[in-house]
Amino acid sequence: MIQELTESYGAIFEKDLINEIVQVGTFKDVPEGHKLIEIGDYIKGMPLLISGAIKILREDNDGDELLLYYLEKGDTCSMTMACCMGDSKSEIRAITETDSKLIMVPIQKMEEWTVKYKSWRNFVFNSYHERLNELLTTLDSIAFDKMDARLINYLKEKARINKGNIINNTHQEIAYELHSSRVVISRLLKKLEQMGSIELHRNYIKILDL
Amino acid sequence: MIQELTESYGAIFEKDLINEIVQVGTFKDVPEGHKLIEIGDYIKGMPLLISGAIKILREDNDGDELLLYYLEKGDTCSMTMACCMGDSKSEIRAITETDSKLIMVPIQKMEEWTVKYKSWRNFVFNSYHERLNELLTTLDSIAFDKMDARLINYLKEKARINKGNIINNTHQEIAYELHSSRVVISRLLKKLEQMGSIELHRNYIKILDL
DNA sequence: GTTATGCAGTAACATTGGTTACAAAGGATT
DNA sequence: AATCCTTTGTAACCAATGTTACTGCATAAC
Repeated sequence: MIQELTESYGAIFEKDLINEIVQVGTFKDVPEGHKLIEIGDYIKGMPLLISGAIKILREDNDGDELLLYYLEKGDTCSMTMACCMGDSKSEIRAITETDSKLIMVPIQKMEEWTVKYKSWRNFVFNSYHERLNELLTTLDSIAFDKMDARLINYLKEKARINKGNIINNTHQEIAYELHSSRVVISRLLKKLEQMGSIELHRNYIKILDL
Repeated sequence: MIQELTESYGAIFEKDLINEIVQVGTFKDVPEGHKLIEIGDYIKGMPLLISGAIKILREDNDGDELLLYYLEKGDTCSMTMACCMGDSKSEIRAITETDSKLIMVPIQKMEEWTVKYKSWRNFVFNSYHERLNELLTTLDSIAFDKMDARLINYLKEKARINKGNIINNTHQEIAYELHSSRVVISRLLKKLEQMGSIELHRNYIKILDL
């Protein structure tokens, strides 16, 4: 565990802190598509992501979903921190987008380390900062962009996260994450194909030039 | 200054912390409609709101606005904190919605107090937590609600913030904050009036029963 | 009083996105 | 091959929202 930690967090955490994390943290290897957090869950630990990616989703009262953003190596879930400190329920759902490795840290340590380690303070505040900005970007996209622009962003981001130019999703799945309908997504994808930006196949999409 | 601070923050801050704030903070009395923060500003201080209300706005590349949420007594601006720590530019605009009293605290103190005072740590984390949740609520509204529901929410919130049942805005102003168009807002307001929920007048709206 | 300006009401129309319905194609199963 | 299920393509239609254009009205400015 210590080498994974050092590799991902060695540059930002002091050696003493790394050692403490190794002491109390538990390493987890999570396959793709696994649900880490459900809406309404009480949260007992804070995840430090070593590798892979986690998608964070929001759901409304009717069960309609919306993708908020992805977490990657070196990230943690600010929402989780917020929940831990406030002792409240999770407002979001977290699902592994790819196979992921992460370390769970018990929340009791959070405040202790905030006092003890400057690097931890920086890390926590930076996380909040980044997550706030990601949320703002998502909000911009929903408030100001039309569906075609949102779809292009979605495809780009998905390709980046999955480190390749193939997106293994059905049109229906994409529609869920953008909170739209399958027919609308098919329509727009077809238009992108006709423009030469992508190639459509059954169960996957190949990105050519977005 | 000390009595205003004690009144608004006495319940959550230790006496020592209150004293420190009095030492280094500067009291400001800001009239309605004053711009406190512009997008792109570097931020030198952190505001603690004593009374009044501040609206936080987002803007896209075309200059289109969107109201994110309001800050009230006892609140602070998490975005500001995030910017201070990260030494980055403001992503948002802040304008007083009503006459407001606030105390500006130099950012250098932020980290110092985070180590020194448990109550300050709690305050900072709570602020982040609340602001994240407000952002999520705003996002829900944009993603999942139709314009009529958003308008009703807007009117309710505005009436609450202004502590009354009169809303002193033109249809055009409302349209800006909801990122819609004047004609659409007029149309929906007229419908609400016909339902007996509100009364329309030139330059103001009276809330009857929403 | 007359004029100018800004605000609100309304109609007609365009566009976007969502819905329903059905056909066609690809895979898997038998 | 025959059947079944899932995915995708497409047409026709509808509802919500945005746009343009014009009107009347209230108030401020002259």
